[in-house]
Amino acid sequence: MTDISLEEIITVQSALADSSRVRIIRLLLEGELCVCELMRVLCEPQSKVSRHLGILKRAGLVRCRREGTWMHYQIAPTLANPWQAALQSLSQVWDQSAEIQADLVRLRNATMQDTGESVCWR
Amino acid sequence: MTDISLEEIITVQSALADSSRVRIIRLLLEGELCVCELMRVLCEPQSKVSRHLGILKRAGLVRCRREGTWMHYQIAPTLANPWQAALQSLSQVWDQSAEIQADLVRLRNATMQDTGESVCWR
DNA sequence: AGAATATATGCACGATGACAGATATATCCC
DNA sequence: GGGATATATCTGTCATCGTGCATATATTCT
Repeated sequence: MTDISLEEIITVQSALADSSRVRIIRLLLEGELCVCELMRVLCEPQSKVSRHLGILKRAGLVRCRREGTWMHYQIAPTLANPWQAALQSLSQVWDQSAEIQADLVRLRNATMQDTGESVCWR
Repeated sequence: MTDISLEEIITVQSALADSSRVRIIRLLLEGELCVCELMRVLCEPQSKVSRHLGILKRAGLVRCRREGTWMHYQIAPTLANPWQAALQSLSQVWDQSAEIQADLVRLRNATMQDTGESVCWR
């Protein structure tokens, strides 16, 4: 019953205390994405996206899978149930923000039928 | 529908990215408490408790009420519904930690019938 | 007014965190 | 092997954060 340390909890919650990382997690709740897709939707430079993904991974929130040169990220399927539920609850809050909604729109446009340069690029 | 800024969200989630503040929030989920009660249950010095309460207050998570020299804190009743739900979900995670459970035990001992020095003191 | 209690805040310092830009690593294709 | 693409990491810099200690503020009581 008492199997998680407060320190681990804070590691996860610190990972959720940054806007780039919240945006990433929210997008990954829609499904698996690779780094370059995240870059395009977030309109953020590669090193920034990759670094934040590393933090999320070390916190145990996401896992990655290599496919050729692409690295695909998803919400960790092994994530404990209470955390999954907490992410769902938090996403109810996040979805009330215009920035998050804009990301979701860009994501849908980008995945609809890859219209080339339909999403911003940096 | 899109009425919260991502910045506000991060302010709240940053407030939840510290162990002292998570412990405080968890205790306040049990009901209103004053600073000296928190000090005793957390076994933390006054300035530390007070400073963290200030951060939680500025984030909008708690509100306070003066009663004589005592300052009583509680989870902000005006807190938006999605946040209330998120706190409930998160507390499901928190409660799996031994540190949080120990706090809850000290809280119940302290409020049972004020047995004087039953809780630690620093 | 003065003493005692409860709480908040200013200051200094060490630790951590986010960032841009450059560079390193990994994979694929020729 | 070499070139191209995708991703990760290193480096230095600047800002923010958590903390202890001292001090300030607020309230009550005498």
